[in-house]
Amino acid sequence: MGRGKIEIKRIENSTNRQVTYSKRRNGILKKAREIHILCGAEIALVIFSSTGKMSEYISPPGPTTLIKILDKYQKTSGKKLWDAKHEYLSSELDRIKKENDNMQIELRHLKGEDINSLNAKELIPIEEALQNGLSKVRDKKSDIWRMMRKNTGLLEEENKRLSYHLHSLEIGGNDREMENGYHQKGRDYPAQMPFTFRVQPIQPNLQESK
Amino acid sequence: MGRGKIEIKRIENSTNRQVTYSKRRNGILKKAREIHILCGAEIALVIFSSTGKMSEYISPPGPTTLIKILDKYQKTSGKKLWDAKHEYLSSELDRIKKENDNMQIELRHLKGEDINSLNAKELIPIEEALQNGLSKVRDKKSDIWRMMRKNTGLLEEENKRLSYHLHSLEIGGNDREMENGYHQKGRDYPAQMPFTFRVQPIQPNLQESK
DNA sequence: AGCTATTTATAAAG
DNA sequence: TCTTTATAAATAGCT
Repeated sequence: MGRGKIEIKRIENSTNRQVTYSKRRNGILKKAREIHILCGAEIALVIFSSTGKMSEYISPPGPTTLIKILDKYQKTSGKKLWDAKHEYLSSELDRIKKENDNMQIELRHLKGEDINSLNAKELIPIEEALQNGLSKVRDKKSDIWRMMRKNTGLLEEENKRLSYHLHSLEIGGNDREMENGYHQKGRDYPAQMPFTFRVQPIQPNLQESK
Repeated sequence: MGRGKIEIKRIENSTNRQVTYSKRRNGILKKAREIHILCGAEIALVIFSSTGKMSEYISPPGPTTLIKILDKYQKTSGKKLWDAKHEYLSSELDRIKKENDNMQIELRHLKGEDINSLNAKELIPIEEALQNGLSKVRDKKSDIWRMMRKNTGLLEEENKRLSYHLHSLEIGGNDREMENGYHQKGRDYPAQMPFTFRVQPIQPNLQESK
């Protein structure tokens, strides 16, 4: 593609070689850009001229693209580029990714997704797990309700006692005692303790019930 | 350079894109080889098609060329490849671990484990998910059963039809048929048909039959 | 995968 | 190096 056809062999004339290098380098970079855009290919291209000048084209754009491409290169070609430390990290990454995938699948299955490819035998443990999970969650929920009801009951009882006590104070109380507040003649109910000291039964986290 | 001019933008037709990729990849690899030979350039070119297939051109030939080129790349560009690689891996590892943990928790919850720390409000979506998953799995199971029953039915019908047919052959049969080997005097069972001819109604998608 | 009409790339020259 | 231009190469659209 030029005024004359050329043989593909080293260009001996150095000036000529330089010129050709420059033109062809531009050509290749352009082609690289085009194949990336046209076909969505990932591409890493690094060229050094014989004088040591570097050119590069790496796509898709991004600071880690070259690394990703080299990673894939390694996996695909089986050639090692990085040292042992990095190998450890990448094997760890692979392992965890696999674990991740498995969990993803299990999770989907439990949610009833992607189950068309499963046969009856495979569905059974899933159904059992769901059944089991459901009953546990429901048990827990009813525990919580039971506890709440219990709490409500205690509070109501408490309220009743308090108002009874208040009522009796109103009837037979005197000023001094009211000022001191804590100890009185007459009948003594546990309810006469200030509220703060008496009540703990509300479970903030509802952690237990049995 | 083709029957028509094309705009440099993603080729939407996937077949077309593949074809173009293949042609242009060859073009680029050729150009890479040529610039290396003509101008003595060092070149590292790695391409992945959008389908993940790798092609490479690395020159000068040698097992360590790519590494040397990448070393030079680091020096020339000032971009740290090895360290960056390390950082990239670590952050990736962290990210995936986190994802892993979240899935782990979700899975446990669905299985009714570690639910003591949850309150009623948090239990509701879990119960719903379980309920939902369970009904999907059960639907699928009953689909399978329905299909299996249908199959069984078809097979039985088929058997009946075949034995009826065989029976009528027996009554009006002649020796030529006997010589062929499939039919004998005496009682004739459907099972005497070659297996291949008797059974087809099995659904290929139905992976198993229990 | 091959076949061509065209578009592109580029060798040589200025 | 940049531009020009004649020609070689690459390749888009078909089959």
